[in-house]
Amino acid sequence: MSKEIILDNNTEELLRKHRLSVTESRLKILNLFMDQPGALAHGDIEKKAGEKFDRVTVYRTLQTFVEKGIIHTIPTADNSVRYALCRDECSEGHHHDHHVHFICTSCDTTYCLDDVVTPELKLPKGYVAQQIEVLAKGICNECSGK
Amino acid sequence: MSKEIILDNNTEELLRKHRLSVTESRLKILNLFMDQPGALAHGDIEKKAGEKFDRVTVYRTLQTFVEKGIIHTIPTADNSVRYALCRDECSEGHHHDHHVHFICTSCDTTYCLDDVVTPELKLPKGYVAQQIEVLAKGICNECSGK
DNA sequence: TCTGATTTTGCAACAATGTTGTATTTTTGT
DNA sequence: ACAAAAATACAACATTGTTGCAAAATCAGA
Ligand SMILES: [Mn+2]
Ligand SMILES: [Mn+2]
Ligand SMILES: [Zn+2]
Ligand SMILES: [Zn+2]
Repeated sequence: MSKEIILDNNTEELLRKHRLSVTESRLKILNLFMDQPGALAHGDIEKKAGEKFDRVTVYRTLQTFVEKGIIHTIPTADNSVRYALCRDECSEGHHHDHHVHFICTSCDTTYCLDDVVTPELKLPKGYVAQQIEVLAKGICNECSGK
Repeated sequence: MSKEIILDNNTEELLRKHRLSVTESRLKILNLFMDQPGALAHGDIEKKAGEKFDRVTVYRTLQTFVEKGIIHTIPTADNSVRYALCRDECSEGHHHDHHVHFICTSCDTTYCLDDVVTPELKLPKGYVAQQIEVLAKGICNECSGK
């Protein structure tokens, strides 16, 4: 019980920090992200929280979190965006998630490899990169140990 | 007229090479890819060819082309898969498109930068990468010249 | 703590996107 | 030219995402 209160306090604090009103659905969805290491697809969230909340609320909550810099999107090859918590550097309208993402082909978990920075690229003449996304697919830490 | 026949022969040859029967829709869609440098989203193809063909046919044609190694998919941040022609190395079930993709934020064209190979990554202990996708966003060759 | 303004939610209706089964048409190899 | 095989169109459906608005919850100030 006390643990739950602490968790709620954490998420509540995070919401207030980003000047968002504290609501049940936001707390619930934010806790889903806190409670596990990987990323979540919209579908995952809808399954875990959607029984309690409307589908539209989930959409709007995720959209708000992205705009405020609380979570960021991870593009995947199968055309299903996944979401993961941002680190502290991100703020409203300014994301700074310059890290590599990893999708495990065995357990299907998506990881933010926060310590693996996106590499530099030598692009052809005339091309100027503003942002670079790197998505690695393979076997994750957990699965390779087995 | 003769030009059209030459184009058709090219695409026809490509289809036969991959042991696909030559049909009007496959020729048409393949020519769409041939006739322009960038990648195409499903929506683009449906607009350009869909007046003539059923939507389902477009889906199944693209799926077939991907399976046969004629085109490959490009994951994008906005959750809309784009497709582009593969180079010769790809074959049924085995894609070898180890190049960087570039999306222009100005003209929204998606390019395969065939000469920019995906960089190596130093991943944390336990993570083994099988495939790496790199997606760069910025200003393209055409747009930066203006 | 009460209250009015503001924000968020749930609902409904809708649009867009993708999937599946099947009869018909087209293509292919002989 | 023909029979077998493959592809297509159509319909029906499922999933996913969007929008407007009334009701409910939250917030800030008194
Ligand atoms: Mn991340
Ligand atoms: Mn490519
Ligand atoms: Zn794994
Ligand atoms: Zn451009």
